[in-house]
Amino acid sequence: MPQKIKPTEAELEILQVLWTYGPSNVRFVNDKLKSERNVGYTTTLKVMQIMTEKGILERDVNSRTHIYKAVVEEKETKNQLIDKFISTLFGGSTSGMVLQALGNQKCSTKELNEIKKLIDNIENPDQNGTDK
Amino acid sequence: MPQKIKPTEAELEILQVLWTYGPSNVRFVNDKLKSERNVGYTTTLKVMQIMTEKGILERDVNSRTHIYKAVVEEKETKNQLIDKFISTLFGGSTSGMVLQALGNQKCSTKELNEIKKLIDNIENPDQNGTDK
DNA sequence: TCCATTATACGATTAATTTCGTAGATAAAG
DNA sequence: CTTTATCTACGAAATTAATCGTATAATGGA
Repeated sequence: MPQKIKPTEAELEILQVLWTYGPSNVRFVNDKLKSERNVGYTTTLKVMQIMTEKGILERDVNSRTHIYKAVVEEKETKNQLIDKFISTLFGGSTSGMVLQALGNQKCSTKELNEIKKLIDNIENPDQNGTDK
Repeated sequence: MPQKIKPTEAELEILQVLWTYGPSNVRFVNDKLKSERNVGYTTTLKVMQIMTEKGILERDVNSRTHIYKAVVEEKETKNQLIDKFISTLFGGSTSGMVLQALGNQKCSTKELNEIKKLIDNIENPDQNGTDK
């Protein structure tokens, strides 16, 4: 675990954009955010500047329009957030959380099968069930 | 969905205690919190008072020592928090989140089997594996 | 009864987050 | 060359969270 990451709500939104679309400038990120909710340009700018100070983002300053990219890894960050979520709400029991999430029934049969397949792979790692 | 609940960190900790042990006074809750981290009595009191104002808790004022209880349901609240979590971090894909959580492999075989069983029950609801 | 203990009430402080206005620099358009 | 648009920088207000000190009231022993 390189770092301990605790992005705020606004920061997470920005990370999502950068993870999805790759390195971007403020205008682009702000446009994406605005498709979800109303937020001013300088607001997004400010948050991204703060994230850069914190080391969550890096930016390329060579052109007038700075290009920002996420320093933190998507998968790792989400894992960290999941872990925290599970430990706060489910006493650290992953299965407890999964049971409750699935009990909410928003998964298609196809998704459920994916999950079952993954479980089988975890249980029999040797059986080269690496996909398919 | 009766309410839109968005407890803070501190509030969530208190809810956990009340969900686990039932209606309690401030002293009891504070003692439980203190087993996890350092927090002053009046801090806990204050938060619980605020939660009462917000309608998250109710209190019985008849005795000098007020008894607080959670108004919000544990299961419902956690479902709401999971939903938000999934929509924020996984674009609303429950299976996406579950796959990542399980990929983190902290589940015992027994837990994994529980999950599989649940999935089977969801897929074949008629086959009376259902009692809760 | 009187004192130590234990409650609640309430205000104030600190810190973090979110928000945006304004200024000044640079580029682009005409 | 102006004018207009678009950037970044900077500061500061508004909000929310979390923390705790102090005041005051009730309780229960010695």
